[in-house]
Amino acid sequence: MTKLKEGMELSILNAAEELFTEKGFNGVSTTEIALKVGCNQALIHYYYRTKANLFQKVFENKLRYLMSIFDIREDNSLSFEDNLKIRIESHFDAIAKNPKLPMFILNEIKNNPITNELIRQTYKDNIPNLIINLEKELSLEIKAGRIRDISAFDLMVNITSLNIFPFLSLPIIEQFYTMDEEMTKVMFGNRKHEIVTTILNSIRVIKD
Amino acid sequence: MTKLKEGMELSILNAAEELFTEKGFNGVSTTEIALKVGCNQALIHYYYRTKANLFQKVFENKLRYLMSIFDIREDNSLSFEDNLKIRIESHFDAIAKNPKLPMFILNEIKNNPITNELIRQTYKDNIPNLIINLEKELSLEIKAGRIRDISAFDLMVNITSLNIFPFLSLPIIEQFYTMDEEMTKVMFGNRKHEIVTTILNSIRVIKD
DNA sequence: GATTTGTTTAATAGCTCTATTAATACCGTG
DNA sequence: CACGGTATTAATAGAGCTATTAAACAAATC
Repeated sequence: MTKLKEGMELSILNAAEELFTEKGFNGVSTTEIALKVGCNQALIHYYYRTKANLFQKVFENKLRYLMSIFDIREDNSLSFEDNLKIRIESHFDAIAKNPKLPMFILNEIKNNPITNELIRQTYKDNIPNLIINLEKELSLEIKAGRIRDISAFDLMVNITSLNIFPFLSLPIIEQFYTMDEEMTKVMFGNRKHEIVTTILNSIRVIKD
Repeated sequence: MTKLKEGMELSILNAAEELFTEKGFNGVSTTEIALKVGCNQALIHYYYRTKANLFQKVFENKLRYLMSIFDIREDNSLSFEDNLKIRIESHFDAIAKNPKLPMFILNEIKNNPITNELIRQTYKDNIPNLIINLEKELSLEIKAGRIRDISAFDLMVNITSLNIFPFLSLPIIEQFYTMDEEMTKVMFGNRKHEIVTTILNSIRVIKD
């Protein structure tokens, strides 16, 4: 498991990233990280001084990645619906590729409110802008009678809820439905499509 | 903070419940529990022998409560839609009353897979029955052309996702949207209604 | 009131964890 | 090769945690 001498600092960061995202800050000891890297425990401190310091570096990386997920450029040649579909799907794909990420972030925010400042800085402008833009698009569509009245906030919360929560609750879902891993895959194979259908349907104009 | 002598055992359980749900198993020490109760640390062990033992009692209680949330009797005089609406709303209310519960359960399941057996036992029949019943109702509605084709699994996942995830992500939402507590309340005031609309709309028959 | 039983406390053993320090191994350069 | 800096290790201090034990205290019983 030992890496090139050159890469020791990075090896430690990578091992820490894997372990921290899996078990959280309190669930991992510097000894465990050292064991995974295949080096002496003191070396962790040599490169990163404190465990908290190392953790923060990992957390920042994850947070940056999380932000990049929302960063999707718009295709003006497409309809609002088609654009929305693309956004939902790429968000879903990004989460599916990192299923442990949401739990990690939510957890550490809860346990360590100090990270809040970090979040505020990382997301400073991007998310508000995203919301403002979505709000504009929505109001156009609503005025044109193409979708029902809904706020950008609610739509965003709906999408992120549907995309993320199933991954968070996977362990409990498997127990509820007494599914094995194979069955889970089959069930989940259809989720992305189902979510798109649900969202697009849910914003249709209601005709009684 | 000291309770009646009689109630010491229960006082410990209550304090433990509060602390464990807040910070998880690893985040709480027996010393901290004792401090909250206002008793000696050894007393925790006198009544519950081990920390893990005490935790398990707390976890079982929470799990039982969580199960009871899904346990809603059907009103046969109402339409499928109206029944569904009631089920969504009462599920939402139950979560809203215990906003920290979902995080606690998901977390401890992840950290401590031993709890899986406990879950399987607690949910043994209830959830599968619930799913089977829902499946039956759905297929009737679908055949009658009153709703679009959707599986009980997907519908359940949609509802739980929309109801639970916003509470999980509250801390991060507040950062994203730079909201204060007051604003959060306003935003959330409408959520329950929005979720019902979203779900009922999402299962409508699609007419192109 | 002495004795027994149950409750609570103080003290501490034993463990694990973080962080530091001093010593050692490694490697390039003069 | 010798020197000097960098990387790595072994050893350990110091703190916190769980669990145990023995002693102190309270209450009930005879």
